[in-house]
Amino acid sequence: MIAKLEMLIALAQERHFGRAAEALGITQPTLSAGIKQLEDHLGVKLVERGSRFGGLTPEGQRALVMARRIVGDSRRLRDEMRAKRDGLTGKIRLGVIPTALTWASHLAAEMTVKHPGVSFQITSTTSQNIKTLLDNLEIDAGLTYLDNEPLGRVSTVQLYTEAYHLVCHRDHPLAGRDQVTWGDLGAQNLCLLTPDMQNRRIINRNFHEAGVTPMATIESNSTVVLAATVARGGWVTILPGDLADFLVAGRATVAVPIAGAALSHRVGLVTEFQEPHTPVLAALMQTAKDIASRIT
Amino acid sequence: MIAKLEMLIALAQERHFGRAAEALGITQPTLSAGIKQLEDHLGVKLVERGSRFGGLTPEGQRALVMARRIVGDSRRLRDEMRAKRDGLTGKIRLGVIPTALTWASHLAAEMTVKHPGVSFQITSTTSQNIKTLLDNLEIDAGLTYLDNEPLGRVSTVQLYTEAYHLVCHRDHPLAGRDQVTWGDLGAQNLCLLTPDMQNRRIINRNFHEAGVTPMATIESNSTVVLAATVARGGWVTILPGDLADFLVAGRATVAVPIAGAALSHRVGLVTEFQEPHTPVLAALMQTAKDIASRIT
DNA sequence: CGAGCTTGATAAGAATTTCCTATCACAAGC
DNA sequence: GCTTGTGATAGGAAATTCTTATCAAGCTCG
Repeated sequence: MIAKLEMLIALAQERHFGRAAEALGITQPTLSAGIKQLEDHLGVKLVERGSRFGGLTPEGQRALVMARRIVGDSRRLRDEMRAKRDGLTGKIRLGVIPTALTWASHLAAEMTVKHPGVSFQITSTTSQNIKTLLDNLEIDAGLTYLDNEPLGRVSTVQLYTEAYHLVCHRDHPLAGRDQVTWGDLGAQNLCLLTPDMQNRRIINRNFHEAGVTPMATIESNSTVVLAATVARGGWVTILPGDLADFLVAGRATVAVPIAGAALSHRVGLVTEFQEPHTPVLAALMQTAKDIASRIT
Repeated sequence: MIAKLEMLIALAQERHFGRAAEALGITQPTLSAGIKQLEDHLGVKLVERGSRFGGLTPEGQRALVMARRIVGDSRRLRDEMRAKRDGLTGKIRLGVIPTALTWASHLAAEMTVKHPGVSFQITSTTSQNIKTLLDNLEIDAGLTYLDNEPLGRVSTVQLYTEAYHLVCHRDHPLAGRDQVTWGDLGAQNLCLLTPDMQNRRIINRNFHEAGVTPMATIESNSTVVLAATVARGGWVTILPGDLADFLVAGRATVAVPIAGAALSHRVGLVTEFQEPHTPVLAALMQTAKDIASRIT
């Protein structure tokens, strides 16, 4: 029966029978039959269909919530038993916002040193998507913003607070400054993350508070594009301090702190709320706490 | 897979492969195979066996806790869906301590009047057993003592507090008194519940506090035996007020309040803690709250 | 010790369920 | 009106589940 619940979850996620089936590695008729069996078993219609997927019924919505819980618990059961047998092993799937990628690397490295059996799969994605992926059990934990956007029932461990830096070519007029203000950047030719990224929305808000309308002429969802563009010259970008340092190193670029970023943008580890956590996740959260306490 | 988890729960409950299989309505080889499959799936040994059931391994203990949760959730899912379709219907299985049976009747009657689709199965049992039955999902709710003995993770609704009365034949020397003390009862020929009942333990504690050693010459786990014995004359018993009134009515017996029962013995409805409750259980708890607020 | 029980594992075959391929039916778009 | 996209249906192969029958190991008690 758990398999049927997984089908419901996949279908709700993909909103398409064929794609949901593919995601599960089964064929579309199997998924159709599975959903129908689930409906028969529960005695209610879960999915609205009229020659195509028409969304979940109210009962389906509610069933989805409970299905996620049941499937999540049964996966946790398996993971926890495996951990008891093998010690801490297994792959942790981590969803990470682009500006926290260096921290993800840091966290993963420290974790694998401490627990050699653990491996990581780190996916760069948006903060909004992290919530979806957590809900659908497609990642085990996320590294994302803890404020601004609601996260639902989760456990969190704060890691650090983003401190923004201007990153520009070393020949740029602002390159020699000790620090710059948001106002200073209004006139610059900017290269920023796309607006679906929360980082970009935070930057926009900072500009707005400074009464400045920025012009972003190159946008990307990858910080590599930002760094490469800045290194080439003609554009400047804005990145959190440590990521700026990392991307600047060995290039003709410099990072200058930006003064007065009053808005909060705490970043930390996020996992689905549960009591107790699986051993691997508990260890991951402990490692994150260790790192956090070390840097403060 | 959920079926396998149910097997584990039944096996832990019965501590015997054959009986557990019978309880589930399957054969013993099926259960043996099911447990083995579960062990293979989880990759750990769950049950200690050497030609007979040897208890759960530590992993098995832990798996049992999670299995209960998963199975409970999946049952709740089905119940809740059925409730959405049929309104509030279905059988509520209620475990009740003997001295609260009249209240169980009261609660059930009021509930079925309000929700005609709901039916009840009321089992008289001990307060300790109620906890076990709740854990094993064999009852949906209990009516039992809220204090004294730990109940674990449950939701509770207090209904009333037991006020003890002496019940004796109308010719008995104490029959004419306005009230009696625990000390007065030390010399009486008592007929009480068996010591596995928490009610009896509460009564014992009251006697102990009064510095009296009672002599219970007839013991039973049924209040009907107590009432019948008292009606015949020669014995007296001790019962909560409303139950005393009920059993006294129409007989040659009277009930006399006992003064100074300082120990707490709150009685109320108990269900496994969960958020949110199923519609039927939520309605049951609401009905209990209504009754409780009406009598205070 | 050894016969008789109890208890759980194992074997083999029947019954059921699951899952795939192929195809159909319906609606939307062009 | 044809094409495309989408989900349901049919039929049959494969996998699984479940049952009966039997076995092996360990108690119990004379």
